[in-house]
Amino acid sequence: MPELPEVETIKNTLVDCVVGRVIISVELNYPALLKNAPVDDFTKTLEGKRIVSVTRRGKYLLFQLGEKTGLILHLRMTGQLRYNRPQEPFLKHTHFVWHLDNHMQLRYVDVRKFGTIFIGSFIEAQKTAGLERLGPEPLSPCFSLPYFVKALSSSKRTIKSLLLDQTKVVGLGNIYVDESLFRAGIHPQSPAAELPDEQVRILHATIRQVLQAGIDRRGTSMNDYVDGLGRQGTFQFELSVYGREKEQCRLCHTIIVREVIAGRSTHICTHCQNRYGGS
DNA sequence: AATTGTACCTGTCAGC
DNA sequence: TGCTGACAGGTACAAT
Repeated sequence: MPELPEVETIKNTLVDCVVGRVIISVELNYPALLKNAPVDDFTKTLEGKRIVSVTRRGKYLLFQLGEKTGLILHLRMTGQLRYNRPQEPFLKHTHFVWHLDNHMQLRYVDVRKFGTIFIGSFIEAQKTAGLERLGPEPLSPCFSLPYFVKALSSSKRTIKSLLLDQTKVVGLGNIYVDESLFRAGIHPQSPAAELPDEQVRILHATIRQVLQAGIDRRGTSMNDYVDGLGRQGTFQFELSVYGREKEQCRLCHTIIVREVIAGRSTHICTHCQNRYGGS
């Protein structure tokens, strides 16, 4: 579910409502969520701590708790964080609850239970969660055109596979990759190294534009995604190819097709998207 | 090194 | 209506 625009939107809602709050008590209903510490640690580590900051790195959410404690959360496919009043009914699949000092609750809901949590010192938790291996933030200056050119030219993979690789650039998932490649006019099966320079330049700019548009629309609510206050995003109404199999391309009216590329369901307008290089 | 398959889970939807 | 199988936005790991 959540890719960069969704996680960014969740983070922004949480910054507004939980930063500065103290965690009074904690309930953990699904201990397997916790990847690097026993249940007791989760409770003992969090209780009494102030939420100093909530930030995002790639698709991860980072909570700084107290002076030096960190909690790193990845929502994977169906994770949701919800800021609730205590009297609001509990959704099925609620796996943890933080009781905050303003009598509100932060609840984690995850139907498929793929979400992961790491806790420890702020620095150590980031290492354990694997954040060191992540590539640059696509909306930061680190994601420069020269960097992107180099990342593509040194790869034998398809462009779709490369864009999904979080060590090359973070934050893109299936939806935003398909949308970016459509808008850049590139067939997802094109070998990354064989894209013409001009196409690489266009794709680089397009990735930023699509992600920024996703953030501006507060994310894509195709299925489960809602922000920290339970609100849907609206980018699903602006999708060109993702989820539009058998519908007409908005530009040329060609029927959008879906095929498996890089092991993922991939949506393509074969008229608007050129296949560069390779077979 | 890169790709493919598998695993982690539950819900939904298409097809029979 | 009910059953079954395919499939779902992510990532890690093993095998090839």
